Amino acid sequence: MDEIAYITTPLYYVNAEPHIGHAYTQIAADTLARYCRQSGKKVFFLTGTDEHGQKIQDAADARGISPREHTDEMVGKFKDLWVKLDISNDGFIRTTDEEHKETVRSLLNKLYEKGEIEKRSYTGWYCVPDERFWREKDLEEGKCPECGREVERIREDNYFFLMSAYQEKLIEYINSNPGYIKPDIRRNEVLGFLKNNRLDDLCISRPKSRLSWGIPLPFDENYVTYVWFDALINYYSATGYIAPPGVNWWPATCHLIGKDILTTHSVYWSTMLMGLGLPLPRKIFAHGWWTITGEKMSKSRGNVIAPLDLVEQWGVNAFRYFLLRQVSFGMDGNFSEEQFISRYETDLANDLGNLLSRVLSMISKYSPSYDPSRPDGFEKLSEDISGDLEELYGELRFSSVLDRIWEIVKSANVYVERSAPWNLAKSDTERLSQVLTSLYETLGCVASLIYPFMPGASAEMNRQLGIEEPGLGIRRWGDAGRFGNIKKGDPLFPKK
RNA sequence: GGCGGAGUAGCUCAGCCGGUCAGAGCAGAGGAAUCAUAAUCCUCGUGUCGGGGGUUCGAGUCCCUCCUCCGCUACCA
Repeated sequence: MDEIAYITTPLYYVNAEPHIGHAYTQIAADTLARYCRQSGKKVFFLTGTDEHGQKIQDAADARGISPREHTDEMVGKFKDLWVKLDISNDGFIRTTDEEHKETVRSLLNKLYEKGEIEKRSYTGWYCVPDERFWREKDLEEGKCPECGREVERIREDNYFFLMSAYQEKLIEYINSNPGYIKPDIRRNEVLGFLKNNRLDDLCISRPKSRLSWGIPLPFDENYVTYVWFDALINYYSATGYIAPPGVNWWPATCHLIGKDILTTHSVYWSTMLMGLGLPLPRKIFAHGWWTITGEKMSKSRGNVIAPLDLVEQWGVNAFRYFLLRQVSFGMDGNFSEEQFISRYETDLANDLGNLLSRVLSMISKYSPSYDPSRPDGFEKLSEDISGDLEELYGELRFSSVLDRIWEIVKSANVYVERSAPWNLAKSDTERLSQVLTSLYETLGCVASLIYPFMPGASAEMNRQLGIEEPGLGIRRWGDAGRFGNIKKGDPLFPKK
């Protein structure tokens, strides 16, 4: 087991409001980070914002404010949302950070000096009003596909990262590291792409005259870096000034990304690191997208899910639970209110919430003794899964983890029926104590098991169980329990 | 076009290297219990595991082919 875990999310581009896709990546990364902390690793969990580029400059211009003012405002929105989603990131990087910019410039210099970057002239179809190049095949009847106006054939000098040189090396790397790109379907996509196409060199600059909102190239101040180059480097630069010192955080343990930016990470970023002579991250995991009631989420359809609406209605715990339980992580998922409600009522309110409620109520009603000295064999259920969890979390199989946890919850409900404490209360107080202690201990354990997914619900369970110092780790039988502190509260997941 | 996925009970889906794999949850029907958020527990599925062919003692599970749906095909965050 690695002693450290460096987990990243993509840097979100701050030209639009955060939506469910952003929230999804965050929650998955957060759950992984919390589990890693729980299992005793040193964790650095990083997220942040990508703030350079044409669209930001345009957005700021349109509002008549500076890019900096614009991004400051947007960054606030993202940070607020992360707080509301219980995201426990250890750092927040902005590509406009001075330290980041310095790292980018120094790495660019290094590549330039190594001969990995070359100036070339690029000829292409340029749409003057939109200020951007189009590829020949993207043109629609010879005109700009975005605005339909005439494009011009113009020549522009730019700097290129000589990515093509790494094609074979990258194929070989991916082949010999089966865990590098996950899930396998994404790995296949990348390999298929690399094997069937010739990798080109990567244009990494824009003339300042055309785009000023960027990091100037250290070897040619007339240019700024093109966004991806700048943004990707965040993963590395953060280890130098945001991460806790005294630990070698690079290479990252896991880059969590959406499938839309798979190529950028698996091809551009990997080859950039090869060019720099830096180790590649251990894993790049690309998750799927959410559709809404079967349709792709889009503004024009008016079906964009605003995370905060759901959080306000159902609570952040249920929201986090649903996203990670509903689909196997990596695949696309469908979001429908019906399914959300079904998960909420069945899994959360009926199975888990009611279990807590009935057990605490029986303990206060029947006044058994707390007696962990005679486990009922039931404790094994919770102990047996810890090995599985390590493996399942390692593969980011969040829904399977929850399945395993709910096996315990469900069997606890069965155990209640089988042992019928309401009868034992009249006939066999020793057995009653044994049964209710088992259930109590199981709940304590479940509280710790759900912590990575639902930190708030976990804390509330512990509060009601009267476990005052639950500790970070996964709870063991008889760790800190006793009935005296129990404070039965409102339903954990109230039905609506 | 090329490459790669998916097609399993009404719904959502698990099924790794071929032999209790024909499953789970939800929905539906009946019953038990009463501690609990009318929450729980038990019982009930005649599904050609998309069609066809093949390999094998034996195939959702491997090979071929066909049908349907989907993804990727970069240098636009």
